[in-house]
Amino acid sequence: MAPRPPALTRKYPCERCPLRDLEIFRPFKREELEFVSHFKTGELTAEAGTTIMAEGSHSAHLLTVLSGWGFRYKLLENGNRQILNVILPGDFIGLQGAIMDEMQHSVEALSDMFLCVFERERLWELYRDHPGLAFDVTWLASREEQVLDEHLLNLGQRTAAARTAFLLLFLFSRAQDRGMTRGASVTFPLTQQHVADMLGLSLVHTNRTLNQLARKKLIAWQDRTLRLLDRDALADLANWDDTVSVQRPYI
Amino acid sequence: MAPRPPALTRKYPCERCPLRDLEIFRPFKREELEFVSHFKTGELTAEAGTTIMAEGSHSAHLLTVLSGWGFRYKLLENGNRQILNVILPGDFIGLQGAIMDEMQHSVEALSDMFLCVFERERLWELYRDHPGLAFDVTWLASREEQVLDEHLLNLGQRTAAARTAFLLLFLFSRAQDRGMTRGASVTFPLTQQHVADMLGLSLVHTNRTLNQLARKKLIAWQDRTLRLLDRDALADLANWDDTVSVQRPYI
DNA sequence: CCCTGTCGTTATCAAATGACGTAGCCGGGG
DNA sequence: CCCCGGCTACGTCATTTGATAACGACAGGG
Repeated sequence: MAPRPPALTRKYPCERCPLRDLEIFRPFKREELEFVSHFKTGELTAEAGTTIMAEGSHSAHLLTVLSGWGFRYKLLENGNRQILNVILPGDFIGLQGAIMDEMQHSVEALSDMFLCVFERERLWELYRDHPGLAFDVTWLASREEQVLDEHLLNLGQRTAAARTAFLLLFLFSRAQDRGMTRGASVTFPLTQQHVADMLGLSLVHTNRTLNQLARKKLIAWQDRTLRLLDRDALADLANWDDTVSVQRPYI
Repeated sequence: MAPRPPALTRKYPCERCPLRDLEIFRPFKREELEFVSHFKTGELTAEAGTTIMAEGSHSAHLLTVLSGWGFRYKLLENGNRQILNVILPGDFIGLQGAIMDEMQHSVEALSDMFLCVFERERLWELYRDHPGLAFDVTWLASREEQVLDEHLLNLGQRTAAARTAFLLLFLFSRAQDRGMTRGASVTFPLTQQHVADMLGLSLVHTNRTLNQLARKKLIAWQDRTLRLLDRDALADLANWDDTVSVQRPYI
């Protein structure tokens, strides 16, 4: 399992970045596009299951996801794994490593992924010459912080069923923003173990809880496909605010 | 309970900022100091128990804590409260509100606090003219993200006792970095309810767990004073890395 | 084709945690 | 001075959640 297969291509010039077509992402100004285009050093393909970044490493790169699913996680000495967040197209990976020197979490691909590679060293140029983009980087960090706040609320204060409903709604909405859903369905590369590790529940209890949601006809999840059968009931169970997603930047 | 008492003074010029004397904070360059001095619009006193920022508000200010304890939290409809993090001197408050327009959490003072006030509008000038400071802001956001990651790991994967030990070590270390401890003791303004709301445990169970730690002579907590009697045993219980704290920026 | 590993599922039992009720201490305000 | 509210403490019982084991379906590799 090579951590970085030699699939460094240059298929997508930034001007034709596949993310640009999605409404959820804000468009670049011309000079920003020029800089980002120069900031980008290549592309990277990662197979499902690959470790993209490892906790403790000094990663030399910053990455933006162009397609595919991944997740950030931390391990405990006893082998317990906490999945911190799921990573989707438009997400920026490795900022912590670039700013604080050392990654404090690992990143793994859930599906095959296609990523954009930036040189960590050049981040400083970005701050110096493009305050608008620097602001965007901070926006992304701040947004991640907000999401983590919500997950902390979820783990700390909700029951297993509400927690699960919240997570599924959260992931579905994010996928929907990126045009990865079809109606109430989405191709869902997580296993029940991933959900368990994200919610701080045991695998068995996660299974019980998911079945409970399925029996109540709130969801259906088979063959890597998740369907939200009754989004209103789920939202109600999870105290979910179905606010419209605002446009977000990406690098 | 006035949310913002009219205690807007100007006692501490940035050149004599009380935080500057602490080793944990990195010193400013001269031109940075000049800008920050100009960026700062005043000072603010908040009594213990005061709400400093409210979820949903469009706060007009950014704050840096000069002294005192506070906490960030979110409420659920059923009244459950999740405390997201404790706020100590040097912490920067309101960045989310400044960048994303609306605060997604509230902030409350645990003890009397003394804060430095910045104009939200001027944040843009900071990004435009002082990339070094912009980088520092991102550093702070990134660090908060890292802390939230650790708390998520804590809530999701550790037992009540380990969770509690971890939290106490975390808070003690942060207080220690800021010179607020004396030996193994610290004046600790949280109640057991706060600890419970931070750990996602019931008050009763938090009490049980704390007593268990006290009976094992790992901690002593009376009269608003917390003492870590056996830091090694606590660290062991909590899988705590006692890494040396690195210097951090502040604004 | 079988072997093997992953994934989802279920049953049983044990342990962790929550809910509720109660009590004592203490400090502040009338 | 007393009352009251916040905080800590503790007992009992209910509920949630975890641990373990076992099984079937399925996919991939030899």
